[in-house]
Order: sequence, then structure tokens, then C-alpha cells
Amino acid sequence: MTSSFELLADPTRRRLLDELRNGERSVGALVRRLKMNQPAVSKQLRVLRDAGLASVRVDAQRRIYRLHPEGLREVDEWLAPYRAYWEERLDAMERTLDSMED
Amino acid sequence: MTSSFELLADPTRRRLLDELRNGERSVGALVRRLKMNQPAVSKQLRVLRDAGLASVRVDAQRRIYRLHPEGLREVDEWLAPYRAYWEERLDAMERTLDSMED
DNA sequence: TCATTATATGCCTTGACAGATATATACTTC
DNA sequence: GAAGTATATATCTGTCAAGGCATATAATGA
Repeated sequence: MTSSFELLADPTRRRLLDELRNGERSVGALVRRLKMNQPAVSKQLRVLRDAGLASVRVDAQRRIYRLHPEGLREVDEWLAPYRAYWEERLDAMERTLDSMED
Repeated sequence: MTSSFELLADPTRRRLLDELRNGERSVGALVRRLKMNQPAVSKQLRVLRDAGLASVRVDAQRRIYRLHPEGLREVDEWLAPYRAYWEERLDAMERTLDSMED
């Protein structure tokens, strides 16, 4: 599980990231929100942590997770040239493709 | 294989999209560029087609593929709120998260 | 110390998917 | 129409990952 692209492929992980976007969250809080069993959530949190997209802080028996969205930059940057297409109108893209015919 | 997130998880598909970004391409041309065997390429092109990210045009025995990047908007829009973080400096994100503590 | 709460980890099963090989299909050219 | 070219599809196999269950670990409180 290396690339952030693969990370985003799993809907559970996307939901976790979306939750963490609203602030730090304990594992229990995330479990309740996602309505999944705790080990499944912990497992994906581990993946996010390993990828550098989240970090943990200990609070008594609780583990508080926090978002580190910088890793998503890779995806955003890959996407940038595509974004250009629909930002400058669809017709512009058509023109670009037409002019680049093999 | 529904969401465009899962689509982007595969590096072969990302390479295909990147190639098509330079203009229409025949299957053979893509095979040569990716240095993969033809069925593997055709298979992923099929996935892209089914997802609406590419279309085919027939030219004699050739099939010419063309990019339709609009489907990537889903990913781009999901990413938008995260992009905000690194665009307005890391410190801003830290502040945001701190102020939203559970 | 013992029970409870909170979380992580190990193991297992199952499903999905990528790539490979073989083959089918369709068009072209001689 | 036979051979060659271009592409798609069917099938197989290996791999990998997600979720479920059981259990380990650690902190708290009585």
C-alpha cells in the first residue's frame, strides 16, 4: 500500500479522512460514525498512519487521530492537468485533443 | 469497478490516461508506450471506457481511443476541501483543526 | 487486585482484480 | 479467399486486501 491513489480507492478510508477533516477524533468516535466494528476501523487508521495521512496522540486509554492532508498533494498534482480541461470549458479540451492527433 | 477513485488506484490506468492526455491514440500505440502485452492494455481501456473516461472510434482495423476527463471531476471535487489546507499554508490547517477539537 | 473501557493485532475467509495465454473477430491486402 | 494485421474476449492463476472474530495490551476505577 504505497501510493495515495490506492489509499483513496477504499471508501472506508475516504470516510475516515472526511471525518478527520472536522477535527481530531478518537477511535471510538470514528467507530460510532462509520458504524463499523472497531478492528476494521483501527486497521484502516493504521493504513492512514503508515501513509503519513494521520497521526495519533495518546489520551489515557484513548487514541486521538489527527489529519495530515499533505500526502494528498500527490493526487492533486496528478489531477492538475486534467482539471485544466474542465476549467477552461469543454470545447477547449476538444480543441486541444484535435490539434494533437497522432 | 464503479467509482473513479478505484479507477485511479491502478497505475496502468493512470498511465493510459496520461498518454491520452496528449491526444487520441490507437491501441497499438498505447501498447508500445506502456510496454505491456496487448490484452492487458485492451482490458484496462475497456475499464476506462465503461467508466466514461474514454471513447473509441473505429479506423479500419484500428481502434482509436480518446480521453474524456470529466469523470475525474468527482475525485477533484472530493479533494477540494483538502486542497484548501495546503494552499493557505500549513499553519492555517493546524489552526482549523485545533479550533474544531471534539 | 479485579473488572471495565479503549484500542491494536493476529488469523482466517472471501472476493476482486491484474496480468498472462490462447483464441475469436474483423478488416485489409495480395 | 488466404494470409496478415489489429483488437477484443474468455479463461486461468496468483496476489492482495477488506472485514470479521478472537485475543492481546494498556489504562482506569472500584
